[in-house]
Amino acid sequence: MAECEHVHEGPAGLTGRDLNHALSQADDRCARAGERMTQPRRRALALLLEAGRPMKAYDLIDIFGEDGRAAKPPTVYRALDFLSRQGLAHRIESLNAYVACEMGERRHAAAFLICDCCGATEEIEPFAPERVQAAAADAGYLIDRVTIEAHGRCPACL
Amino acid sequence: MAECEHVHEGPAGLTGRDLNHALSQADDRCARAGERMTQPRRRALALLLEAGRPMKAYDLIDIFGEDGRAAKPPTVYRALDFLSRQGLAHRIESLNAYVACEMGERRHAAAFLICDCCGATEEIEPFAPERVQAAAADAGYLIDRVTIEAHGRCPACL
DNA sequence: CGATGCGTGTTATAATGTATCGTTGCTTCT
DNA sequence: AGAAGCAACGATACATTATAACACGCATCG
Ligand SMILES: [Zn+2]
Ligand SMILES: [Zn+2]
Ligand SMILES: [Zn+2]
Ligand SMILES: [Zn+2]
Repeated sequence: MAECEHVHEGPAGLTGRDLNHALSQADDRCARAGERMTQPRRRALALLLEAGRPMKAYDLIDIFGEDGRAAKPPTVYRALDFLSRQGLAHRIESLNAYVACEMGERRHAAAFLICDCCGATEEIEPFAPERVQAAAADAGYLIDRVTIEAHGRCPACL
Repeated sequence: MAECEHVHEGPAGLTGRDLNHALSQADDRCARAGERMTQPRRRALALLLEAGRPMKAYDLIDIFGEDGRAAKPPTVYRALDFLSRQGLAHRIESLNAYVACEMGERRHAAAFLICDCCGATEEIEPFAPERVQAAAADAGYLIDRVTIEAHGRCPACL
């Protein structure tokens, strides 16, 4: 997002039927987990799914209202925290951004490939989780959450 | 740093002779790299080495002046950026904090074990770098920087 | 000597994230 | 139905984290 000025139209996010389907699945998943998919939570997830790429909290805040009005920060931060807890979205620490989970069912650890040129990201399976545990065990640590974020260039940015 | 309220005296950082030695090594390393170890850069590194644990930028800002006066934010952020570029310190994204590099010579990729109870961190060798490259290659990405931060409990915090 | 590059100091401001409090709307119990 | 308990919400204010912009000093190089 800094170095080259290629502009690639990203793969874009979900729209129409696909979007509604994904939201319905999220509804189901919350219901099964005994959690409440409220209006602001659903709206935040919809925005992330539509975007199809990492979004900053304040980008969401600016476009949150269906009527074009901005939301108050706590509204969006609370929704994003909820979505992260449920595994419906992930926070990308190195970008201060959030992205809808692309890996379907179940809460899970995630890892990301991130293009520093165009901002595209790809969620991948965390590699070598057993090696993490081994390294932690060597040092006597008990690990419950691992952040893995690999920065570079996507295929389109060479 | 949130859940349990144990207070463990951390392993603490460097002092006296050890501190001066580490700073001299950093001086040498910059000289060899053709970079300038200026006063604010050296001061920032000294504070990180003394602390021996991750420090927030504004914690450094508050104690930056030898005379007890605070520094201006850009002074410290620039110094931290420099130290990160040289591999003399690392930024920990999930904490918004910085820590002196514990792995001696050469710029290198890093990984961290982080105790969410007491704030202790341990720099470890990044695990499975070949698997990162493989995963990236599968997706067509070319990676140049990987963030790995494992959160949990240190031995002292159970 | 300019001219260029790099680092600094300073001011101001931008971007990101939380604390708190009163209200609302369920669910559960009586 | 009514009351109590709880989770989420909306709003205000505030805290924390980070950068932009510009003037200056001081080296290096033609
Ligand atoms: Zn996911
Ligand atoms: Zn790209
Ligand atoms: Zn290191
Ligand atoms: Zn600990």
